[in-house]
Amino acid sequence: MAEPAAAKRGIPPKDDFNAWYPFMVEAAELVDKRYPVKGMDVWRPYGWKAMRLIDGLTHAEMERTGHQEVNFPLLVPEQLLEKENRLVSRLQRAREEGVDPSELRMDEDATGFAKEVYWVKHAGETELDVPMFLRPTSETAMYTMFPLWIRSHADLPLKTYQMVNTFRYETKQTRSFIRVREIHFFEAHTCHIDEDDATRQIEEDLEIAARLMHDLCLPVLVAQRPLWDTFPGAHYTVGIDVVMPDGRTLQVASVHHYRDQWARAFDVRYEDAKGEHQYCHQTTYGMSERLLGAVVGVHGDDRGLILPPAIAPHQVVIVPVLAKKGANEVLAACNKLQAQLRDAGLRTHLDDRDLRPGQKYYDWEIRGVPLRLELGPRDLASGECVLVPRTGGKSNAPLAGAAEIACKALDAVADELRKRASKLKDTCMHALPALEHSGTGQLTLTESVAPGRIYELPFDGSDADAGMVEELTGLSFLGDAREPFTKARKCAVTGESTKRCVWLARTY
RNA sequence: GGGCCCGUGGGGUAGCUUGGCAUCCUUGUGGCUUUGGGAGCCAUUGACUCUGGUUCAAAUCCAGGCGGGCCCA
Repeated sequence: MAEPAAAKRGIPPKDDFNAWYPFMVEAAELVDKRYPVKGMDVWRPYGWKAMRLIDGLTHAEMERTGHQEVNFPLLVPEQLLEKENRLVSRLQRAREEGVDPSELRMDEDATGFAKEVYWVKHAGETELDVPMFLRPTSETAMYTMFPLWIRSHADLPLKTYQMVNTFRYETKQTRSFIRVREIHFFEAHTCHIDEDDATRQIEEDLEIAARLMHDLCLPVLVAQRPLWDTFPGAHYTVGIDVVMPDGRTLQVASVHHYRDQWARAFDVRYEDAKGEHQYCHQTTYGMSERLLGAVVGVHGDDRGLILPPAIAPHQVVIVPVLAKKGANEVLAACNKLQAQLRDAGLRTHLDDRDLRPGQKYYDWEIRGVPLRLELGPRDLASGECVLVPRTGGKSNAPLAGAAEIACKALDAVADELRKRASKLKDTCMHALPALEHSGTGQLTLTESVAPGRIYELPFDGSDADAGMVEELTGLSFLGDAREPFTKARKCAVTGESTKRCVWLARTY
C-alpha cells in the first residue's frame, strides 16, 4: 500500500528541526505566537488541554505520594530577594575558600535570579515603598511561611507543591515551551527532619519523574549536575534531560537537595523529640511546559505531531464517511461508537463537520491524534470500522468490540513511541574520542566531535579540567550518570581510575 | 553576549531597487453541490508592525521602537 500523500500545508521536513518546531507549535494550534510580548505565547485550547493533561498526571503523582497543593502569591517583596542573594553569595564564598583556586572555572556567575526578575515598582501613580518582584520560582515566598507552619517534628515531613506561572526575563532567544518568559511551572517543596529523609525524598522525586517520562514516552538522561551548574543554594542538583531529535538535550525537570542551607537563611526550624531546635532539610522538584515541548519535538514527524495517548486531548477521533444515501444511519452509528468509546474512558471526538473525509484526516494528523476510526456505509454493512493508528498501518475492527480494540491500539501507539524514543537515544549516545596531551600540555581530541551526538566519558577531573573539555568539544557537561560504570576506567583527562560516568551534550 | 535575515487581509505571498489605484493563492462567511486521502460553481468579508522624518505624494526612501526567525559564543 502506497503511503498516503503528505499534508500540503507547508510543513518543513522534520530533519530541518529548527524550522519544523516553530511551524508545528502553531500549525497544530498549541499556541498563538502573535501576542506582542517576546517570550509570551498564548495557549490555544488544544495546546492548553494537552498541558493540563500533563499537569493531571503530575497531580495524580503528587496525590499518590502524599504531597499537598498550595498556591502562593505572585508578588514577592524586595527584601526576600536580598535574603536569597546573601545566602547564595555566602555559599559561593565558602566554596571558593575550600577549593584550590586553580580548580575553579573562570566563568562562574552565581547571582541567582537577580538579573532576570521583573519588578513592580508602582501602584497606579504611587511609587511603592517596598518594590516587589514577580516570582522566578517560589523558594523565598514559601520559606517565609514555612517557619510559621512548622513547630515540631510532628509537622514533618512537609510536602507541598503548586502549579503557577513564574516569570524570568530571558535575554536569550525565546522558543515556544522551551525558553519562555512566563513559565507554566510546577514546583514541589518539601521539609524534612534530617538529611537522610530529604535524600529519600529525592529518590521519590526521581521515581515520580520516571513514571511521568514513561507516560510521555520520552527518552531521558538523569544526571547529577556538576557543582558549577548546581542550583543556587543547593547541596546538589539532579537534572532530567530529554534527548531531542537533533541530538541536543532539553532539561525538562530538576530536583534539588538543599540540605539545611536555605533553612538556615530563612530560619526554618522544628523542635525535635528532645525539645531541641533543629534546622529542616529541604528539597525541591521543578518542571514546566518544556515537557510539552519535548513531546512535540521527540514524537512528531513530517506529517505533524504525534501525541502520546496519556496526554492526547483527543485519544480517538471518529471520522464519518457520508454519502447522500444513508448519511443518517452512518452518523447514528458514529454516535453510538463514540458513546461506546467514552464509556470505556477514552477521550473521543466525533468530527461531524461538513468536510470531505480526506481533509479531516490531515487536520487530525497534524494535531497528532494517536488513533483515528473511519466509519462509512461499506463498514456499516459489514459491521466494522477502519482503525488507523497515527504511527502507521490500517486495519478493520468489528464495531461490537471497538472500545477494547481501540484501547489496545492506543497502548500499541505508546509502545511504538517508546521504541522510537529509545532508538533515538541509542543513535545519539557515543563514547567520547580519546583525549591526548600534546607536547605543550594542551589537550586535544584524537577525533573531532560530530554534531547531533551525546558523548559519554569516564571523568574524575577538577572543574577546571571540565571547563577545558567543554572548550575543546563545544559541548556542555550534563553531569554524572546516576548509574556509574560497573568497572573502573581511566579518567579521560587525568588518567586516574574512576567509575564516574559523565555526559556531554549540546543543550537547549 | 555577538552576527545575519525578516515584518503587506486569519495563513502564505507579489509590489519596494526606480515613491503615485496593493497582486495572487489559501482560509473565513452565505448559498448550490459533493463526500472511502485536500472536489467544483456563485456571491462576499478582510491587510501595508508602530512612531517620527524627507516629499505635492510613502507599503516603497531615512532614523528609531516593538515583534519574529536563524546562526555563533
